[in-house]
Amino acid sequence: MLTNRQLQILQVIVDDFIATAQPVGSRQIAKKEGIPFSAATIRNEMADLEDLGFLEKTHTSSGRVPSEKGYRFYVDHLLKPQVITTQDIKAIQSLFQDRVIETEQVIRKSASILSDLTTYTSIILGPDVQLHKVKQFAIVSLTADSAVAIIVTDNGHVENRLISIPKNYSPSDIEKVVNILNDRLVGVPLEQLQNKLEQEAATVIKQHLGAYEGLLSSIFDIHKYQGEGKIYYGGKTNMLNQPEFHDLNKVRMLMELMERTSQIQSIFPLDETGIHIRIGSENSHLAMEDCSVITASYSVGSEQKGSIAIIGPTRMDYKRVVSILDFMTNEFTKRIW
Amino acid sequence: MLTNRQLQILQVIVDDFIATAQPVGSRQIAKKEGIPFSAATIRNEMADLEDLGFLEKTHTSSGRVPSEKGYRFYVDHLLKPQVITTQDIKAIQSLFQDRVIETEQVIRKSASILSDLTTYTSIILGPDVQLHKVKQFAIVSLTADSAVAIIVTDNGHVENRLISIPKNYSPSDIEKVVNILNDRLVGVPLEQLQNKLEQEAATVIKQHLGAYEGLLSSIFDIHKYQGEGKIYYGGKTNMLNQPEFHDLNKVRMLMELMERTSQIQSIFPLDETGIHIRIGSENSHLAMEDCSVITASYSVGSEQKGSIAIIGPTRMDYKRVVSILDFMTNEFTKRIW
DNA sequence: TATTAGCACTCCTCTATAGTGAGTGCTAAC
DNA sequence: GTTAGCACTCACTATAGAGGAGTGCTAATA
Repeated sequence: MLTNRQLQILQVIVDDFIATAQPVGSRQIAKKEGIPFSAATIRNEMADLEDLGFLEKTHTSSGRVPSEKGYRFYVDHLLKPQVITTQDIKAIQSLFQDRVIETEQVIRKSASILSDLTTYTSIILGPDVQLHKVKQFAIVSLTADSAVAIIVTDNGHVENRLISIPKNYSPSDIEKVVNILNDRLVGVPLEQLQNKLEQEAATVIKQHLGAYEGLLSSIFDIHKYQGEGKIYYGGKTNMLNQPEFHDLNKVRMLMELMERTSQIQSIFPLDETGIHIRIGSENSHLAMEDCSVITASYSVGSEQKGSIAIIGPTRMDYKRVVSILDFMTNEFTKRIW
Repeated sequence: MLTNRQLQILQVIVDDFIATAQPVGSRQIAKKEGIPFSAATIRNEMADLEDLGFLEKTHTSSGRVPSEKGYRFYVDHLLKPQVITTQDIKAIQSLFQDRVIETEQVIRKSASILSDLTTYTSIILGPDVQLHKVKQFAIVSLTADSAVAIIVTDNGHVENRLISIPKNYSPSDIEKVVNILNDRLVGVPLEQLQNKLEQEAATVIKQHLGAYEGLLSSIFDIHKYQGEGKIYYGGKTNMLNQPEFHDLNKVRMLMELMERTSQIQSIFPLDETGIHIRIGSENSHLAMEDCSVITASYSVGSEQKGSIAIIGPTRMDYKRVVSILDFMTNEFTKRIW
C-alpha cells in the first residue's frame, strides 16, 4: 500500500513527465506548490517507488520516469476525470452542424477533429457492415453482359459489385432474380447472406431460371462484403511531433502497422464497451511498445457499434484524451442518424 | 554541347549515385569497365561538368553528385528505355487473374504492386467520376422520413446519399420522382447533373408534386459528387527506407503533403497523356524538393482516364520506374473493364 | 596538345579527452 | 522521521588530433 505522500509524489511525477517529456528530478518536485517536503525526502520516496516498480531511471544519475506499471497505477487510481472544456465541446459539436448528416462524412470528420484536439493519432472503426440487414436488392444492367448488383441495408449503407450476366439471361430474367432476392432475403444480416442465399433463394432461382452460378456466386462472395468495419484515420503524422518518435525506426514500424488493416483491427478490444486503456507492452505489438492506446466504443441508433482509438506515446495526456473520448462517444450515441 | 567522354562520365556518375547514394569520386569511375581514362582526366572532365551545372559537390573535397540539371539531362538524353523483366511482367499481370474484375480492387492492388516493385511510393488517381454518365436512379426508403438516393453510372460506379423525405411525400410520390429523374436525366454526366436537374427536372417535379426543395437539394449537391477521382496509395512508408529521408523533418512534410488530398492532386499534370517526369524543385512543392515524381495516365475503356504517380527521391531509379509504369498503363488500357 | 602522375590541401568522420551540470545515494545532523 | 551536505555517476558538449577519401593544380609524358 502506498502512503499518501508516495501517491502525491507519483502523481506529480507522472503529470510532470507527461507535460515535459523530461525525467523528473527531486528538486524540481520540491519546488512545486503543495509539496512541503524537502528534495532529500522526495529522493527517498522516489527510491522506494522505484523499488516498487512504479518509476524508472534512464541512467544512474537521471531523474525518474514513470514505468509502465507506474502509468497503469496512475490510470487506475490517480486519474481524476477532467471536465471537458467548452472549446473542445464546441469543436466536437461542430460535427453535427450540417443538416444532412451522413455517416461516412461524420466519421471522417470526427477522426480529423479528434486528432486535432488530442495531437495524437485517431483511428475510427466504422459500424460493422456485417451486422446490417438487407433492405433492398437491385441490379442495374450496364452492357449486354455486365451489370451492377446493389444491396441497400437498413442503415442506409449501400454495397455494390460489378457482376457479369450469363448469356442466356434476358432483362426479364434479371428482374425475376431481383424479385426472388427481395422476396426471400430482405431482413437478413449481410454476414448470413451467403448461407441464406444457398438455403433459400438458390433452389427457387434454379427452378425458375436454370443455372445461376455465374451470376450469383460472385455477387454474394462473403469475403468481399467484409466491409470489415471500414477504418478511418486522423493525424497519422502527429506522432512525428512527439519527442519519443524521433527514432526513424519506431516511426517506420508504427506506420507500417497502420498500413496493415488486419493488424490495426486487433488493437480494438473485441467485445467490450466503455473506455479501455492499454499501455505500452499491454498492446502486445512490438511497434507499440512505447505507445498507449485508448479505445472507446459508440453505438449508432440501436445496436451496431463502432470503435474509436487514440494512439499516442505512453506519455500521453490520459486525462484529456479520456474526457474527450467520453464526450464524443456520448454525442455519437445520443444523436440518431 | 557535351563531348562523348563527358556524356559517358555523366552517365556513369548518375547511374552510380542512383545505385549507391554515395558521392562518386574520380578513382571510382576510372576503375569501372569501359572507362579507359585516368582518374586525373576524369577529374578535369568532372570540373567542367560542374561548371556546366550538371554536377555538384557536397563539400570541397567530396566526390560529385548529380545536380537537378544533371538528372534532367540524364532523363532527357541518357535514359535508354530498359526492357522490363519477366518477373515484373508476372507481378503486374497477376492483377488480372481474378475472374470478376472490379475497378476499385484492381486499382488498390495496382498501387500496392507498384510500390513493391519500385520500392517507392505509388499514388493512383482513380477514373474521374464527374465524367461518368447517369445510367439509372433509385431511391430506397429506410424509415418514414429518410431514404437512400442511388445513382448508377454507365461505368458501373455507384454513388449514394442519405436524404430526408419531406413529410407530405407518400411512397408513390417518391416513385414518381424517381421516374421523372430517370426520364429526364439518364445520360447526363455527373458534373452537369445539378444544372440539368434545375433546368429540366425541377419544374416537372414541381408541377406534379409541389415543393421538392427538401428532397432534392441535398441529393444533387454537386460538391458532394466530386468523387474527385479517388486517391489510392501504396507503400507510403517506403520513403523511410531511402537514406535521403533520414531527416525527420522531410519525412513529416512529405507525409503531411500526402494527407492533403487537394495538394496531392496538384502533382498530376492536368491534361497530359504519356509519361512525365518532374525532378526536385520542378514539383514546386517545398516538401518535394528532394523528390522526383513520375506520372503516367491510363485510359479505361473509352475516354475516362486516371493517373498513376511514383514518388521517390531525386536519386530514383528512373529507368526501372519508367519501364514499369509504361508497361502497367498499357495493360490497364488494353484490358477492358 | 591532350593525358597522366604526383602532391599538397581540404574537409568529413571517428575517437579520445576533459569539463559541466543535473541528479542521485548515503551519511550524519537536526 | 526529516533534512542538509557531499561525493559520485553519467549524459552531454566542446575541443583537438588522426585517418582517409577526394580534389585541384602543376609538371612531366606520349
